[in-house]
Amino acid sequence: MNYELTLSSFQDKGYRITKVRREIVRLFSNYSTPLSTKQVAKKLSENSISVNHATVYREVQFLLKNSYLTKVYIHPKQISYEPSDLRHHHHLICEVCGNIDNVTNCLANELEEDILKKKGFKVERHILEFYGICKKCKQK
Amino acid sequence: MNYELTLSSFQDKGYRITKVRREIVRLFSNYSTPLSTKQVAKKLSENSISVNHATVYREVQFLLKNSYLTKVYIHPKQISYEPSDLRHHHHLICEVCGNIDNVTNCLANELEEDILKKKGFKVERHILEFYGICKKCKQK
DNA sequence: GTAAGTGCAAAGGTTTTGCATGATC
DNA sequence: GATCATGCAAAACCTTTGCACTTAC
Repeated sequence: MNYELTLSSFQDKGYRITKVRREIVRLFSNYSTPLSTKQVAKKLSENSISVNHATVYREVQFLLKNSYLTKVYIHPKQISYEPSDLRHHHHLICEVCGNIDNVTNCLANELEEDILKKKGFKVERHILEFYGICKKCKQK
Repeated sequence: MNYELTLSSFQDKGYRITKVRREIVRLFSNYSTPLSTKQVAKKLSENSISVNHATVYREVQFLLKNSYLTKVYIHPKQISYEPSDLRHHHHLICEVCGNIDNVTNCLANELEEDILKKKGFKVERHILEFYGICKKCKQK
């Protein structure tokens, strides 16, 4: 029920707790994999909550602005989102079954220091995603 | 004129050398930064070569299928392409001026071995892109 | 009652496709 | 002349916005 805290913090800022907002925050708080707006709408409808696509879009924008969500670029032409407070991590995307797993190791930091020294480019964020075949699919 | 070799290889496979194909291959062979189909069309029109957008799209699909181009995900909602035969590298994308530079160091390999051992996930490719502020913009 | 939130419909933008025409070999 | 390639138009798909209605506070 931790997501209720999130909702309260929005309320403190003058925003409202609506059914749609609660359900979307709850959905992401039970994070298992990044979701697109389309997937969010689908998941909600599976729980008999019908939400307009534009509403999901606006809610996600709201959650981005309030730093609750972060954008993830996994699929071309489709933006996904996941909770911001997750530990820095990257994704293992299986190109056979589409399943997404996480990796928490990241070696990019040392590379970023190197880039600053050599090129004077200050890295502020990076995208690192791995595509391949997961264990299950490999065994088939 | 090395791109003529590429064109010949297509010809050997039964495809044709047309003005559009030649110009697009030439454009990418003078690679400096990844290009979207829209950018390709624009660059060509600047050289007084008017090409329909659908044609550029189909040509890029053709070049992808023939392994001459590779997809690059740099901007959300817009796919870019670059020659496949470039040495493995990643991009430094300046979020102020939009300029794109390359980095050839990549530490992902050891991470990938680790992932295989620990998770049984076989990584086949990865995306690694850095976003930040370039030297020039930082000095302003 | 006021302002935030929602649904509906439609606009915007990029990617794709169908079909008839044109060009290469 | 056979078939690959192109242009045009339009479909498809996701993202985004305008507007009127609804709901939370």
